[in-house]
Formats: sequence, structure tokens, C-alpha cells
Amino acid sequence: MAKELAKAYEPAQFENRIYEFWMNNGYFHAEPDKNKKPYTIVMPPPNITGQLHMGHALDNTLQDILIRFKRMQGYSALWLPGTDHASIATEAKIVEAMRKEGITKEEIGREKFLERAWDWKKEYGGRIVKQLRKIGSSADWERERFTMDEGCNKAVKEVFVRLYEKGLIYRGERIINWCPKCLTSISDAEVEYEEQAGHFWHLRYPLKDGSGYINLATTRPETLLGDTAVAVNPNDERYKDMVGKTLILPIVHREIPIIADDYVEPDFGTGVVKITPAHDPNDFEVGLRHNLPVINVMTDDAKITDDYPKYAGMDRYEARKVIVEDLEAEGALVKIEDYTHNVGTCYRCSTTVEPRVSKQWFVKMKPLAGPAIDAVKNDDTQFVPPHFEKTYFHWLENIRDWCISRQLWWGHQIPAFYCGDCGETVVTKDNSAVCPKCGKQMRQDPDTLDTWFSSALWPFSTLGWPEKTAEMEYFYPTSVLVTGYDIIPFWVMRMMFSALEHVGEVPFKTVLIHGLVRDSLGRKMSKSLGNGIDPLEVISQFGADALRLTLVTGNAPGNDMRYSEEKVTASRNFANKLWNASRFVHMNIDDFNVENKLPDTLEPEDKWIISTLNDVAGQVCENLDKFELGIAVQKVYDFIWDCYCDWYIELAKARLQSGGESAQAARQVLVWVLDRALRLLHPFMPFITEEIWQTIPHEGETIMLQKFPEYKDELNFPEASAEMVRIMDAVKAIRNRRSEMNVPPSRKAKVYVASQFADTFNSGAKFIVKLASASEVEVGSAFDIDGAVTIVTADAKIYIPMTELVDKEAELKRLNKELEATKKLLAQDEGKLNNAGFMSKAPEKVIEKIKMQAEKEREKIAMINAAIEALNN
RNA sequence: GGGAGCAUAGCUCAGCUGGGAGAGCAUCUGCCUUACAAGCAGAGGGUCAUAGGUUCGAGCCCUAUUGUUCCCACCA
Repeated sequence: MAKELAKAYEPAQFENRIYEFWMNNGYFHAEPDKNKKPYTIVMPPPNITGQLHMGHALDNTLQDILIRFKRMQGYSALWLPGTDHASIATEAKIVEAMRKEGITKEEIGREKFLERAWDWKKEYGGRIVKQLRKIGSSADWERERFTMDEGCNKAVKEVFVRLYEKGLIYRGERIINWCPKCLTSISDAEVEYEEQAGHFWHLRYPLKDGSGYINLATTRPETLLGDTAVAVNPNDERYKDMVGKTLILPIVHREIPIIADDYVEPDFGTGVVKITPAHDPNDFEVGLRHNLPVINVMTDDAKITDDYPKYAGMDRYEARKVIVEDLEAEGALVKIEDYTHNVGTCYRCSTTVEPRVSKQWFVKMKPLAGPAIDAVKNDDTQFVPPHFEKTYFHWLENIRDWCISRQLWWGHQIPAFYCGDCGETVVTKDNSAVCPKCGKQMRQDPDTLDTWFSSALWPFSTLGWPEKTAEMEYFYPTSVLVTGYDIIPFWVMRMMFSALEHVGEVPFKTVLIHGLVRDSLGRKMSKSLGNGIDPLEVISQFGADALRLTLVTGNAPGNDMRYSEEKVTASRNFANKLWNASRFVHMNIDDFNVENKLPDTLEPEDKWIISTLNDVAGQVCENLDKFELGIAVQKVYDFIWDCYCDWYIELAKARLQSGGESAQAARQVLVWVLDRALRLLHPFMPFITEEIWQTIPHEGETIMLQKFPEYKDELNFPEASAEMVRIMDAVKAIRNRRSEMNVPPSRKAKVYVASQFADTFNSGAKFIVKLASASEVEVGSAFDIDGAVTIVTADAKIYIPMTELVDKEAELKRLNKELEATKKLLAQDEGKLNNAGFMSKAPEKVIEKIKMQAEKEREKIAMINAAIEALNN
């Protein structure tokens, strides 16, 4: 490690080196340890197809902050990383790559395809992991997992078999969401609705008996081919006599009945709905109630089937056009209206989803949802912020059965086997099965499971479940899950019910929800808009620490945030500030033997900075434990910049120059406080804090494993702090007045301080000289000085004799203004103190505070009045 | 149609269980003061969306309204 600090802060010079140092020493690794308490986070596994984006950067920064904080607090802190096979997304990418080579997956077959997929995983699966390391993630990479590795596969089979045996997994013919491009079923959660401009085609279906027509409207005329009924509301007087009659379906000329069903809204359109059970979920339900035939009119890639020779092979939109023409020719088209409606699209490829009846595997959700709801109601798991519970409940309370089979090859193949002869089904963890009825070799279901089926087991499959491992015993349930609100229905909910069902305990105690990182205009970052910011580029330009600080500053749980380069610049400037402050410390300690411990004798300014640090440490721990990361980092930032750099270093300068024992004490305090400040900042900005810490006097190998500062009574010095605050107030007030009068710092002037705290100001005189451009300071109980600038603070009346600068009128005006302001404040306080309700109901502490304030205000008013009087004489 | 979030300084946002409105950036003024101009010292700038209510006391709690964003539902 570096022993000296480079002249300039250039994060690119050390961030990689420090990460390697941590890795090589195994600091990220966690083991079950009886002497420590466990703290566990499982990392939401990024897709192996993924490139690092701002969402990952935010998610991982928050997790890293928590895990580093707890590790420093002495927990056995495990952050378990891994990647997700992302079946549909990955398969689509591989198919696409193969298409460019001119081959299809059918041509090469399943086995060869999977070989390619695994090669692909080897090549690209590691990429995202390397990128996560760039932002400083201190995950235990020795325990890195993959949702399709052996252990996860074992867990998946175990869960599937258990649920099947309990009757909670079944296979059935149902209407599902089908993506004609990905050629697979997808779950309800994977459908995204988008508003699309379309049309309403008003059609006319003739009655068989020739007595007339019935008018209806549809957005999808091509599905008419599969119509098996027309429905009206049973209470609709207009159509009461028609129910039970038969219609002739235009074009197809099939006979279909008119039925009555509550599903139809009489007030919408003509109050008549054509029923296509095979291609609409609602129609499917209606069909079930009325025993209607289900006529599938489309192939799996959404083309019309051969049953309709005229349209066979046409894709659904082409067929729509032709069918509308034919309807018109037949006189069945009444009119066309513009109409905007929501259309379901595939969340991966944005193709319009085709509802389709098909045989799939489902998880029965109702019995699983109950315990998952209860666990959050009982606070076994808590959401931060709590209102996201509502999203969670809403999904679970309205949940439908989960379609888990996918017509894909990349994923966990469904552990179900079918007998070609007798049709027997066997579900087993074994890799092959023989028919128990006829003894024939059975064929495994070719489908794979929804990628979220394995992610749902992530918090325990990664800890070794279903084996009773030491890890499972020690690290489970995990402490926090950190994730975005957008995947509550996909993932959080499914982990909850899976864990409760199979492990019998919640998977995590807290769910920390964060928002989205948007662009500087507040838009979602997306590929199509091209407004995405590459975190790796930001890191190479500003450093990972600056990016991390940017992402956590002002970040409130659950709220979206905007990314802007100005924010990163500000963060980098802070890093630079800390860097330079550390260089200042080095300048003053390198030629001396300075221990990293507090000196025996402390000056008031030492006590002030130590005491302030101590308070901040206590608050930061509290904030972090409450997941208020943005507030915590703000406090550390303010302490380092405002307290340590702007005040303490300046206060220490005089002592450092004077030499002697006091100088040595100042050196020790500088080092000791810097060390603690670095520790406080380390979870947020791990690289720079390690780099600096290594160069200052310290014990131990790495800042990562130092004790995180906490509040301690013996470091609390309220009286000395109050003294320093009095002096600092005086310094600020003098600077303020000088600035108002445009007096340059080079122009020194004598300062007279009249105060009841004479001792304080006598010992603090050196600071007033140094920091408030005083030539000398005289302290007394009262002065009578003609033509001086008068400054009144809460504890002192200060005179600066700068006769030529004093404009009597302006001075009087200013004093009167201040007098009025103070009187107003006093009036408010006296109002409260005279209010019986306030006096009887407000807490003692608040009343005391107001009394103190009022007293200070009275003193100040007296001092201002005296100053005005002096000026007038 | 149902639900949720947000509305605070010119901009981006904090503000924990109610007890005198904050930060960063931007603007203005003065400074190369023994680390740092990516800096130092100051200043200006807010009826905390609107209207009611609860309370001794409301940015914070309640009700309504307006604007805005998101999620869910899907009336064909």
C-alpha cells in the first residue's frame, strides 16, 4: 500500500489497486462465527446478459454501505453475490446471435443449443460481475452463485416436487399470455400494457332466421374466425328477445348462439360482445360458463391456421386487413372508429402479446399468498418505506395462478416425465424416469421454468438449502433485501411465499426499497431514448467514490432520483477536499513522531471537535440502522467539510506553528479525528478512505475492519464545546460585519470584546486574531469607545474602532433593524411563555429552551440599545 | 375505474417520533489567508401547491381541491 499521498486526488491511480488489495486478503469473505452476530444480504442477481447500468450502481452502493457498516461494527457480514440465467432474455440474445450466423436453434437441436448457451454464459456472465467490482462492492465473491448452478438446480427440483406432491403445482389447459416472437408463454407480471392507437370496427352479424341483425364492435376483427358466441347483458331490455337465437358468423358462415352474461356492460358500445374464447382471457371465462367450444385460429407465431385456407399463413395484422375488406364486401362492416386502448406487450421484446389457450404448468397461488400476506402484517418482514406494503398486498390479494412453464430451452427443465404409451405423468428429482404403469422409459417435459422460479429461492438456495448447512443455520433469515420498487411483484413477493412455504421462515427481515435513477430531465434511462449514462465511464472520469456519494446523497428510500454530472462533480470536489485536508495533516505530522491517540491535555477546540465527532458518530449509527443512508452521509460530509476542514484545521494552525507540547497535542488530535472521520465515511467512499488511512499512523491492516465509531460518554465535552461555539459565533459575526463593509482581510483592526464570559474570550483571543483579521483583542466587561463598529452576538458585544469606515446613519439603521428583528423573536417567545396552554402542555425541555432563548434575546436587546445610545452621543 | 407517490430557495432535492425552514448547484460581493480556486470568507433568495381542520404549537397529522408521476385493472 502507498505510504505517501499523491499531490493530486486522482482516483484512477488507486481504486483498482485497493480493490485488489482487499480481494487478495479475503476481507470480503464471511464465515459462520459464534463469536459474532450474523448480518446477511443476498445480492439481487443481475442478468448474465446485462451491462452495468445506474440501477445496478445504486442498488449495489446501498448494499455495500450497509454491509461495510455492519462489518465494521463487528458483525459477520455476508454479502452473497451471484448472477441470474435470465432464461428468456439470454435465449433471445443467443438466438439473435445465431440468426446472424444463419442458423436456428431447431437446426442445431437442444443439446448443441445448450452448449452454446453455457459458452455464452462463460464469456459474458463474468462481465457484469467485473463491473460490479468497479464500484467497490465488497461482496463475498468466493461464494458467488448462479441461478442455474448445481445447488440452485437441486433446490428448484426439490421445490417443484414438493409443490406438486402437495397439489400446489398442476398442469392444465388455460388461457395464457403468449409472446409470438419469443414463442413462449409469459406470466401476468411479465405483460406490460401500453396505450396504442387503434380502431373500433363496428360489425353486423345476421340472425339465422333472417329476422334482422345484431350490431357489435371489436378492436380485433381477425379473431372473428374463432368466435363461438355473441353475448349480451341478461338485463338488457334491447336484446332480451334475442337471447337463445342463432347468428350466422360473417365470412365463416358458422352458426353461433346469442348468450346472456353479466360480463357484458350494457352501456359500453352497442352492449354486444363477440366471444372468442381462444383469444381473449375474459371471453375464455365466458366460454367456460357457457360451455362454448374453443377455436384456436392462430399458430404459435400468430399466423392464421390452415383451418381457414383463405387466410392461412397470414400474420394477425395482415389477416385483419384482409378480413376487414371481406367483411365490407359482405356488407357486414358498419363503420370504423378511431380508438385508443391498452395493449399487452411482452416485457422483453415489446411484441403484442397474444392470449392463447395452451397446456402449461401453474403454481396454485391462493394457499401460498396467505402466509406471505400475514408475515408482512405481523411485521416479520418490514418494508422501508412502509407504504410499499400496499403494492405488495395488492398483488398478493389479487393474485392469479402463476404460469411457470416456458417454451424455452435455456433454464431449469421441468422435472416432469410423460409416458408415451399410457400417458402417465411422473414428477421426480431424478434425471430420468420409467413408467410405473407400463415400465417404458418416460420422456421429460421439454419446457423450462420461468426464470423467476429459481430467483424466488435465491435467499436460501444460495445458503445451501435443502441441505441443513452451517450457512443456512447461521446466516438465514437474511437481514435486508435491497431492491427497486419495480420488482416487488416479480421477485420480492415470490421470495416471500417460497421461503415461508419451504423454509418456514421469512427470507429477510427488512425490504429496503429504492427508486429509479432517471436522467437529468427526469426521464427513465432507456436504450431506445439513448439517454442512459454508463456508470463505468463516470467512474473512469470521476472515480467510484464520487459516483457512490452522488447516488447516496439526498437519496430517500423509495424515491426516484435524477442523475446529473453536476452532482458527480460536487461529490468529486468533496473527495478532493478530504484529500487535501489529509495532505495538510501529513505536512504537519510527517517530521514528527505522532501517535494515533488522544493527548492527555486537551484544549477547548480539541474538546469541541472530539465532542462534535462523537455526536455525529452516534447519529450516523442511528441513521444507518434506520436505513436513512442519505441523511447519514450528509452528516459525515458536513462534519468533514465544515467542522474538520473549515474550523478545526484553521483553529489548529496557530498551535502547530507555535511548536511545543500544544502543537504535538494538536497533531495527535488531527490524526485521531481524521482517522475516525475516515471510518465514518468508509462505507460510503471506501477507496479514498482506505488510501488515506493507510498513510496516516494506524494499527491494523485495513480500514475495512476497523471499529466503526459510536457515541461514547467519555468523548462528550459539552462545556468546552459551548465555549468554542461562543468564540466561533464572535468570529463569524466579525467576519460578517467586515464583509458587509467591504474591509479586506489584509486590513487588520483591534477588536474589543465585552462579555460575561471573559475567560472564554481571553483564551479564544488568538482565534479572533487569526480568523477574524484582528490585530489584537482586548477583553473586558464593558467598553466605551467612540465611533466604533458595534457587533452584538448572543454572548458578547464587540467593538471595532474603524472610525473612517463608520457611517453613523448606516450603522444606526443596521442596529435598529437588528433590534426590531430581535424584538420580534422575543415577542414570539414571550407569547408562548405567557400562553397557559403552552406552559401546561408543552414538554419541560421545550419550555426550558424557549426560556433560555428569551433570556438571550433580552440581553441582546439591551446590548443593541446601549450601542445605539453610544452612537447617538 | 382502483391504488400509491410527489408538490419546500432560480435548479436538483433532504427535512427521522409535530417544538424557530436546510444542503448542493446557480447568482452576487470580497479574497492566491503555511492543504485545497475542484478553494476560502460573506450575501441575497422560501405565505413549505390551495382551502379548511386537529393542536399550546403544523412543512410534518386529518379532510377536500388542483397539478404531476407511477402502479394495477382492462369496456369487447
